[in-house]
Amino acid sequence: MPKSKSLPALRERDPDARRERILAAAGEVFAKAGFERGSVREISLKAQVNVASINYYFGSKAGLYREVLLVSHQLLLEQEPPPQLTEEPEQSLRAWIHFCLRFVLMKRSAHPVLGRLMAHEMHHPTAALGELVKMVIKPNFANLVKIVEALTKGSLDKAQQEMAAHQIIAMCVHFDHSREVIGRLGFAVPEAEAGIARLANSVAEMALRGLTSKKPQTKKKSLA
Amino acid sequence: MPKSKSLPALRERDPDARRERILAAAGEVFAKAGFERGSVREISLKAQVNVASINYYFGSKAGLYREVLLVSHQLLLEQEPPPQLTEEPEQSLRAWIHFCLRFVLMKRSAHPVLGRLMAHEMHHPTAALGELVKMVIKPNFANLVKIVEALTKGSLDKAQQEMAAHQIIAMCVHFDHSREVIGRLGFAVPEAEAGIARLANSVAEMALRGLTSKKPQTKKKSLA
DNA sequence: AGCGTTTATAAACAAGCGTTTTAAATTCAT
DNA sequence: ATGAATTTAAAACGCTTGTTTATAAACGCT
Repeated sequence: MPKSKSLPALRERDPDARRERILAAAGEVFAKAGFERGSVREISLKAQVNVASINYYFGSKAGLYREVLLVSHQLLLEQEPPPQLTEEPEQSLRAWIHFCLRFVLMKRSAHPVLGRLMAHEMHHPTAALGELVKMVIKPNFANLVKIVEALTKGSLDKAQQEMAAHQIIAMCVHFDHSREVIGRLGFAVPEAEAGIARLANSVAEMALRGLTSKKPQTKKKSLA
Repeated sequence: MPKSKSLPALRERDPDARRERILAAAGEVFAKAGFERGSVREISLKAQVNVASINYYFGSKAGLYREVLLVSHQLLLEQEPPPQLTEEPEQSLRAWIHFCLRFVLMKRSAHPVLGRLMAHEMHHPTAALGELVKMVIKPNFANLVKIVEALTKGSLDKAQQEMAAHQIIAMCVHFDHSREVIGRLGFAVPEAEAGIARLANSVAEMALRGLTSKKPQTKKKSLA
């Protein structure tokens, strides 16, 4: 299928460019509002494209969403490979937390809103969640669990390690998920490198101390 | 305004009962779907009431939502007063975390779904968020900060204390907010007392160690 | 040129939403 | 009992949603 980009048609009629425009616009809209709240009409308006084009190119709104969600994650994970467990578990954990916070908080130039896509998906799952979990979430979670395992070898069993991993993830995603409330409580959620690094440091401190310091004492809990 | 409950009308016509039925149904629907996604028609169906009754009694969908959100929180906070800082800061923190997790996770008989209401409000704020923050969130956050302050006096400044408080809240609300994904990663989010207490213990352990153990060393971070 | 396919658009469709209207019941006060 | 006020209910309104249909324009090809 030969392209005729060389001679510019009077009326714009480059399918690839239109497809890209739709994807970009959908990325913004879905990131802002999630799948259900994001409307195809707003997307078509932003992409300067007729509404019907969306169904023409992507079959349905759900098809477009799936494409946006998955390819954008693939792209980012290729550009910024997630940190693995190295010989220095402490540094690995710091790197993992920093990576996660960057992923979730940072306003990227390439894809300014990727974290929000996943946030919506986590809070309001769609049919695409399964693929996202398998492709992105599960592997990264497994990496984190390996790091935690290396840091707590012996002192925590598998279930406790996973629970701790969830707690660490909690401290990362919370600042995105509850951004509005956190802001109203007087805390400015960082969006740039410096602030994110500072937050990552604080989270890593708590995680490292919480994981590695000796168990204070296994005293009986006195329920109030 | 005299009530005529003594003689039961052939057709049910007790305004108070209807109002209560609407409130209960709205609680379920809004907790499940949030404000926007919850429809007045579903509520009217569940309450066995005409759609117009909702506007008759509450003015609008937003008015009904505000009523549901605020009075249900008031009721719960009267029944279960939130923990304050006592002479034993460690126990106070444990109690606070346990309270927060119960609030967020537990399926109550009185109001089975209260935590979900706030979760939706945090993730997708409505006009009622302001009141909720002022009434419920801000005071409880202030309590937590006081506890953290007592535990870290001297070693952390005010801003660091607040950041730590947010991290502790994160570990509590995450298990509700990201319930679906956490489930798919193989972790069963507890809904009953025993499991919640166990989770609260784990969170408290990490928080306490993270807050109170000495700073390991303020080494320069080596960014990957 | 002309034919067939691909692509683009406008318009219509069916369904759902919150709300309002209209009108019929029921209750209350006189 | 009769008239006014309150409460219920059905229907319609106006709007937005995702999708489909019908039509027209632009292209590749012979």
